[in-house]
Amino acid sequence: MKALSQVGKYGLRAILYLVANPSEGQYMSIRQISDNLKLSFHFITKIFRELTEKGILISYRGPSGGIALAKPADQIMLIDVVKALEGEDYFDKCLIGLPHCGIAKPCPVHEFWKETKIQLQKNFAETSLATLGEKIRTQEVRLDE
Amino acid sequence: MKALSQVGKYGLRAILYLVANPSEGQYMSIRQISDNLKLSFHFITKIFRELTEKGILISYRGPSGGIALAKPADQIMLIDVVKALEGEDYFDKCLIGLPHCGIAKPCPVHEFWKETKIQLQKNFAETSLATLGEKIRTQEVRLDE
DNA sequence: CTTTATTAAGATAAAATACTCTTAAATAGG
DNA sequence: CCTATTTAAGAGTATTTTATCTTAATAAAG
Repeated sequence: MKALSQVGKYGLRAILYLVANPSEGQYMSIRQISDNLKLSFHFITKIFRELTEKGILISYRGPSGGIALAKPADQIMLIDVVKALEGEDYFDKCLIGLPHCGIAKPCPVHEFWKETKIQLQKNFAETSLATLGEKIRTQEVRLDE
Repeated sequence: MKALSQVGKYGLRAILYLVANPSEGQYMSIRQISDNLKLSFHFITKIFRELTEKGILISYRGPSGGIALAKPADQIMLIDVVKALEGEDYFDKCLIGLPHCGIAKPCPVHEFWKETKIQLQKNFAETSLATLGEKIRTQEVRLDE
């Protein structure tokens, strides 16, 4: 089950690297992130540009420039990042692609899928980047390999 | 959240049309399915060929030929069809694409994703095509629009 | 003012996915 | 045997996604 595009996967990994390695009032360079995670610098740059446009990140050009979170990490929920990367309608899609699938005209797998989406959405909405950053820092979870 | 490719979406819809319109010992033509669901005949034909190779369907060429389920509908679980369409490793993927993500080296969203996958997998494993066909026939759920 | 480090922007290329078309093979029925 | 109907097979095309490359803009520091 592939629930995220490459943009979503790389974008999430990159932003999680950022929150896991906070640098007090400074910007982190995209090069550092892409090198450490072994992801394409240009691809990550493009993804971050979108996240900057959407107000998740702020960026600064020039020496010692880079990107940073637009808000404190405890005020950005995982769901905000996922929706910014994959689209605001991320949790609104019918599994088998029926455009009018919903309570009035449910598709044959509507209930299963709804249950699944609600569960994931809840988890994402309750989890902040700060929480995930802390988990990575304490090595409870990993971001490489 | 797009969990199925077009092949998966169309394939599922097509096979659900088949189980919802059973025709006692006869084959159903692919043309009837593609016309009714307004899907590409050639595309569905290709998808069905794969499902035939994988033992989900049987096919018969010539006049009054078509396709049929290889087993009674109550002996084919939704999960069998989904895995045939999307790959046997459908439920084994890390959300953010880390190749070694697992119990030993969990990624930051491993637990959420695992929970989500298990729930959907359970629902799919417990649901037979017969059950879904019956739901469609009684118009409890819909397959068009 | 010049150099260097950095992101922004967009063009381009490559790869994967989605879809279409053509021809072949099988089989029923006249 | 001939024709019509149907799936099989695979080539071909289109679209989308993924990734790369080039140039511009910004800003720090000497």
